[in-house]
Amino acid sequence: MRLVVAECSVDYAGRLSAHLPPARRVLMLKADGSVLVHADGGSYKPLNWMSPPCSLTEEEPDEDQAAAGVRHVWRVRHAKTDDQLIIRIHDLVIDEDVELGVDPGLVKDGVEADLQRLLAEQIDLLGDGHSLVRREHMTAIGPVDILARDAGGAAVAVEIKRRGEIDGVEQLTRYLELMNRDPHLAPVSGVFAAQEIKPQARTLAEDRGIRCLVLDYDAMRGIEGGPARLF
Amino acid sequence: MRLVVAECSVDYAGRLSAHLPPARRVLMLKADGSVLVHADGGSYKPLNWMSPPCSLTEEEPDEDQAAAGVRHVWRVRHAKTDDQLIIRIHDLVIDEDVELGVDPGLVKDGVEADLQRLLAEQIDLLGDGHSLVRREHMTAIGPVDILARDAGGAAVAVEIKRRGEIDGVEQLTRYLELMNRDPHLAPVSGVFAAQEIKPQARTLAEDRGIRCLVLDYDAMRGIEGGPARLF
DNA sequence: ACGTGTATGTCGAGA
DNA sequence: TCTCGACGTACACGT
Repeated sequence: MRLVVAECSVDYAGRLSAHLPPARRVLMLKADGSVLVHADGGSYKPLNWMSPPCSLTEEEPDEDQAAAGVRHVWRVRHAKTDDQLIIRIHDLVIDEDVELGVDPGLVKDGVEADLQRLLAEQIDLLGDGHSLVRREHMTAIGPVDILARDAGGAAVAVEIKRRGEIDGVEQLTRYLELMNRDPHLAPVSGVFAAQEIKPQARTLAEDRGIRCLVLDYDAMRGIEGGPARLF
Repeated sequence: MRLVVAECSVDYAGRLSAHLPPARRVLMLKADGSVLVHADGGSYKPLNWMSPPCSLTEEEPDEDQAAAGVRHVWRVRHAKTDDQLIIRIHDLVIDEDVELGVDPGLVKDGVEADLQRLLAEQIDLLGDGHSLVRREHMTAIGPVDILARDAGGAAVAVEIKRRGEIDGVEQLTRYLELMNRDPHLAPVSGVFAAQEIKPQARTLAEDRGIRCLVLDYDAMRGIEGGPARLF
């Protein structure tokens, strides 16, 4: 990786056009050709960037640019989409090459898959007498997270999200419409389960007769007796 | 900003838990306290990070850590959510402080707002004899991008996207359902307008009687006589 | 390669 | 402050 601090201006042309006026910024040029332009604020998103696959070429500044103090022009071209990033360097403050090697990568825990597994194991959170039919029940338009039966034996389709928003309700609605056309399954009721359910999503769900269920991940995990937190 | 290259391991605990095994990585410590951990690949997203507002504190490594070669322990705490990032430094390769100043910021052009403005100005792209009623027509569940009337005076609701996907069709469908219940407006027909419409979205839209309209941004802009591209 | 669903999404606008 | 929708979303996964 090449780490650069420079006075520079940047132009992007691709799905939109964007321009950065001259200022001092940090440039990261990664081994795969990708480039990140960072300022001293914002969060992890760069001000501007080019994602791989792409390639960087150095050009000579033309007369106008040279007169305006441009020392180097870097053109980064996306290999497939023709998106371009042009970086005009006025002043190089730091320019370091660093050898990083291949990263062993991130290990994650605690996403939707866990919620689904835990709810399948603790299926009575849906209500007394519920039983699991299966996880990832396939339908023509995709898999329903959990298919269960209630105490009376009626089918229950469960859509699980970490955060329940309006999209998830739409998704579950499509599944329910389809499943209710299947005489072997109908009538199918819906449960929208999430760690947190946004008011608009709850309103829409309940308006459509879909039950909302807020999941307490820590409690579900505690019951299961999972590994302790790292710190 | 502080730019660091270091052998380090990283742990995150917050909405999920995540761990990075020891390796050489680039750390960006921004002025607002936020931290980014980058490897030499991936795209602009860091392997791990903490977004502002947050604060960094340095701790002494305990005996076990010191024995394992840990020289420094940095703890980054989110001010509101208690998310934590712990960085254990085994080896500092580069450690530079850089003064960047406030960035003048990004200037954008060519997003959905432009499409909406241009279509409102060139409303006959919807068909001969169409007239604009208003942009951002409010309904109970949100604003419709454009409300127009066709040659016969019937209401037309337009949803505009840069890229037309299934979500946009669902959104327009909700608006149409609602608006068609209003006797002052009904019958309202729908137009789904985008620079590019995905086949599945087109199929769903047409199945629901919604017309699809592909917008040529460059042509619309050309007619308007906007500024030339930067390069 | 394309479509779908998730994300520690991030970011900006509006209430 | 919170909520919602857009994003150059990116990313993993299944077909």
